[in-house]
Amino acid sequence: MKRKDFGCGPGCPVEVTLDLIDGKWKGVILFHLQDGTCRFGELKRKMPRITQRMLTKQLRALEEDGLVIRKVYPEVPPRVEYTLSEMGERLRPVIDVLKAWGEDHRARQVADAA
Amino acid sequence: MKRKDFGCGPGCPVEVTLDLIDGKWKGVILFHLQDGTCRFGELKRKMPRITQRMLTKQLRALEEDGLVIRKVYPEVPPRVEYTLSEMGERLRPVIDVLKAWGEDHRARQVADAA
DNA sequence: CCCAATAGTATCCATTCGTGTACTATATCC
DNA sequence: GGATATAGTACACGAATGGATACTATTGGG
Repeated sequence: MKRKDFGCGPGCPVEVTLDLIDGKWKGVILFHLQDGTCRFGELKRKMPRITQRMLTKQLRALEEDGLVIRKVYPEVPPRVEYTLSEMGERLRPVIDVLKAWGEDHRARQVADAA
Repeated sequence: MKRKDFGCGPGCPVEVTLDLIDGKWKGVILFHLQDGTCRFGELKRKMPRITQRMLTKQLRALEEDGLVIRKVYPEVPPRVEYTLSEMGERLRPVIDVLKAWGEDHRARQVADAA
């Protein structure tokens, strides 16, 4: 929740949504959580290039914004699970269309380079 | 075009798309350009809270990324028009779903506050 | 002359973002 | 003891972002 006021003009809702999912790795994290609950280490393995630091940071931010639920089990070694909240679940069509567009875009770039 | 490499895992296309539209005001700008070609001043009036500086900056970035076409007319006073490129046009479903989600989200927040 | 219209540019600055590096805590096993 | 598993935290730093402020350039009108 970074950017505050847009004067709530007609395009405002676009930025409201972007404001929640904007941030490196957030989109990918949400994408992976769509497949179901994940533990920290699972997520990390799904995204080989992400640092522990960034994964923690973005997960906490997503939790803070209400998109993700973080469940801590009183276990050792630590066991923490991350799940899409109801609000996060409602982002499914958003993530899907972003993914589709990105794939299409990439395919076109490859075709243009040839 | 800020964030570079995601190792191109399965969620990568989501971030590719976000990378192009991320940035304060970009979403709103793209939304307004969906209605058709706009001049600088027109856009500025549609978004009362944006500074000239930010409008210029984001328009230039969108142009740089190929989402927007900037057409300069050899006139005085200056006349510059901004139009969605073909690539930008293909973002329509993305902007639409972001808007829909943001509106839904806002409505829920209002309901929750009551 | 000044003001208006248009679409900027130049410079600067505070804040945020993404990341690197090192360290933490617990229990268990060799 | 050291190593492993898990999921972090603490501190620091450079780059990027968003914005403020002032100025620019042209033509035309009062």
